[in-house]
Amino acid sequence: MSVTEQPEGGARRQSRQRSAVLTLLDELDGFRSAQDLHALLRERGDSVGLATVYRALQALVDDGQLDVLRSPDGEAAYRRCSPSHHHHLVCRSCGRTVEVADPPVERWAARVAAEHGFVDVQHDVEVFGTCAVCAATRQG
Amino acid sequence: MSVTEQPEGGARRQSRQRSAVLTLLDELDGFRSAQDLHALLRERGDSVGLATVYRALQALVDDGQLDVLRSPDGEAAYRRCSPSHHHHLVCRSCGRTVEVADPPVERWAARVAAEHGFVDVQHDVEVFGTCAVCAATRQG
DNA sequence: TCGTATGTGAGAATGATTCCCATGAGCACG
DNA sequence: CGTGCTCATGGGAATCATTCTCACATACGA
Repeated sequence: MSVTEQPEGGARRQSRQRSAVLTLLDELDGFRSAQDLHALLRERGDSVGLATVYRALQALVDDGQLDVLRSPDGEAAYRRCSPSHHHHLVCRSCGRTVEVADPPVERWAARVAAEHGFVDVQHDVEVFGTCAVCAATRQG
Repeated sequence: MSVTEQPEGGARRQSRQRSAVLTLLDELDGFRSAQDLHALLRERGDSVGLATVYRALQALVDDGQLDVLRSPDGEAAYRRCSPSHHHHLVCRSCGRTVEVADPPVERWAARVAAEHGFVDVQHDVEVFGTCAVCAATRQG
């Protein structure tokens, strides 16, 4: 269980590597694994160490600038996201993602939690599927 | 948890190890990692190989007899559960879990997926919070 | 410009999970 | 009740993502 701490006061120092990671994420669409991002950075010439990529990603997540998603096989995937609360619709074939927000789900989560006496509630909702494009491609 | 299909037809062979895993899970309450379960089996004398524990767990998950939950640090945790589709309300303090089922969420997931042209949809929903007992304790 | 705390990188370490493969044991059949 | 064909087992190696280590580089305030 992760208690989200906020080191705050953290005078986060700026660096070429860190902005490279953020820039790359700005240009990409779906969720990408740390390994993927590292490879992409290498390809484009922004050589960055793997450990640094992991560190940068964690820092960005702590700062609330990224969403993390754990794929069924346990790999973590990251994505630049809008700051408001939302969930994801992820294509399991091409990785394309759509942000979806829907008050009813929020209410549902709050309600079931309340019914069982739970407080200080958070929820994780991810919907996986095959997007129209991939479904069509696969057909033929 | 996620909605998965049940391949069925599986002429699953019965074995001491497999029933030991299932029996153990029947006696336990919360979610346990494969490593934990393996250690527990060793302690009680039901010696079972680690690889076998993993295989048994996967088989049981495929058969819909277990729920899998991935903790934030990537470790998978398993739990005996009712066979019908449902989600979990997990106490982030004591780990107590409550199974919750609610058709509206299922419909919501199906609807948003359909709206975006996604097919072959699954969803993961976990609600985390602090249960009444832990909340009361913490007050002190 | 300087000092120093912080970030970086390469590779080693960690830890969960899976693979390999020779051996063991269900189960259908006679 | 034996026989055989498979699938299951186990243990150790292999894999893979992630984290750690530590010497070195560098951002940034004074």
